[in-house]
Amino acid sequence: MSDIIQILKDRGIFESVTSDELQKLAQRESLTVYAGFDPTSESLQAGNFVTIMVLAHFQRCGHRVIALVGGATGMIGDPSGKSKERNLLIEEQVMINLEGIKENLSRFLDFEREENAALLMNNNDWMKQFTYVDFLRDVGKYFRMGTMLGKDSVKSRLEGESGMSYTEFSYQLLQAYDFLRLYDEEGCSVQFGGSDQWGNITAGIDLVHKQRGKEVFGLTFPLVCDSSGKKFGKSEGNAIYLSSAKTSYFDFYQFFIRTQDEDVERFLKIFTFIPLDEISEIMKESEAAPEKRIAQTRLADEVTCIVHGERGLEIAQKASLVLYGGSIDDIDAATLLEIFSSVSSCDLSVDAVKGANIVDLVAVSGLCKSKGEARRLVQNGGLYLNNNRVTDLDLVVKDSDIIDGKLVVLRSGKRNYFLVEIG
RNA sequence: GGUAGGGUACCGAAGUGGUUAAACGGGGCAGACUGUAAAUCUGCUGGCUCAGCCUACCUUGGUUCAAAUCCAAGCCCUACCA
Repeated sequence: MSDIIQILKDRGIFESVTSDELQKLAQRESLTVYAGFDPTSESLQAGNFVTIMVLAHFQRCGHRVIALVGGATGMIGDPSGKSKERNLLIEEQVMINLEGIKENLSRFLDFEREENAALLMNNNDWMKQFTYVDFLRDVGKYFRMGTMLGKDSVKSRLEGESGMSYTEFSYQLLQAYDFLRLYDEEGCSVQFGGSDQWGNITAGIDLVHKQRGKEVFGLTFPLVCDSSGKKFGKSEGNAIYLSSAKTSYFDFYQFFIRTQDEDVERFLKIFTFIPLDEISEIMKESEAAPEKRIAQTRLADEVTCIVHGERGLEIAQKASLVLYGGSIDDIDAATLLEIFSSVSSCDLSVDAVKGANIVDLVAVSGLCKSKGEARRLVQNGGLYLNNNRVTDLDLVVKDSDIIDGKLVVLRSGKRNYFLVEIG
């Protein structure tokens, strides 16, 4: 079998293992491995990307992978890497989120195949059966206070301002129990996650060892940051989601297009399956003419295609062309609607648009929160009506500004488009 | 339960009776530059019927011509001690 650990190392998605034995073992036999996802939203985010890719690599190497959705733990909130207590999720929402997450994962993992099909599980299925007393007796008993308090995730929070609730403190027990459960039921012997998961993973390993006397393994990968040190997966403060309902094809594609030079090689290795020698060729070509951003384009193409398919990619590319090409004067409403299909928009009546003051329209449409904000935007020269800069606060929307009687394209700044549909 | 320190705009944080819509920093939004980069520079950052008005400094009352600032009660947070 291919050396999965070596692959991960070569691609820069390896940080540490609990035992070097794992590398040899993984070449000898097919293992069952798992990683957890928080069902905080109905769609996974770019921040989950690395975990997904590692799962996919494992499956491609012939291992059996389990994606564990934290239906129960998500209701508690993992304190790792967080400075503040998290909001709790309600069960119904978790169930809805679960469906979306499976859809996302199916782009990367094969849940159908005969051999080593991927599995999606929800830890709430076993957690909900526990009574508090049972849990304390069967699981809590095996945990030592010293160890628990020593975990980074706990220590840093106790030292910080906000403290930590008992609920969050208990989180590591729940995750540890997941591992034990998957070990018992599925023969799962490897758990991996981001480096901030180290404490939770080792807690599980300890629990399996204490209760079953068997050695299981943990593996972590580095948390991916961009070159400015920010956590990967946010664009202007908004998370990039994998589902097109939450992040449009265009925005998704653009997120990768805007990757910085220093990051792009690393990202190609982490977020695509392109062979390493091909990546170095791409990089050579790209560095010869950085302004063409060949590597960025390839990255965006690959990732968008995996997540959204050929069609999604095509729409994103088409939109990019139009939006960065310039004028939209010659394009009819139907084409525009397709290109902007996922840009935020609003529906207004003809009367509300025709003859309306531009400032009022911008505020009513929702592009700006208030008229004051709209006014400021115009004063700063940042508002565009059908791609023409608006300079006059008293500008009135004319009949001719409405494309095919159906559409007005507003834009704030360079790339922030907003559609007013007339209905 | 005891003691101490707090709650100010998106966040952090000044301000402790009077031009205070509230210094400063961060963030955010725009503009210039540019490779849809980074850095830098500039403007804006409560609402409105916008040279004016309205609503605001945890809540509720009170003192005062005047309160984010003083008083009282309440709610919440943090730390230390029990």
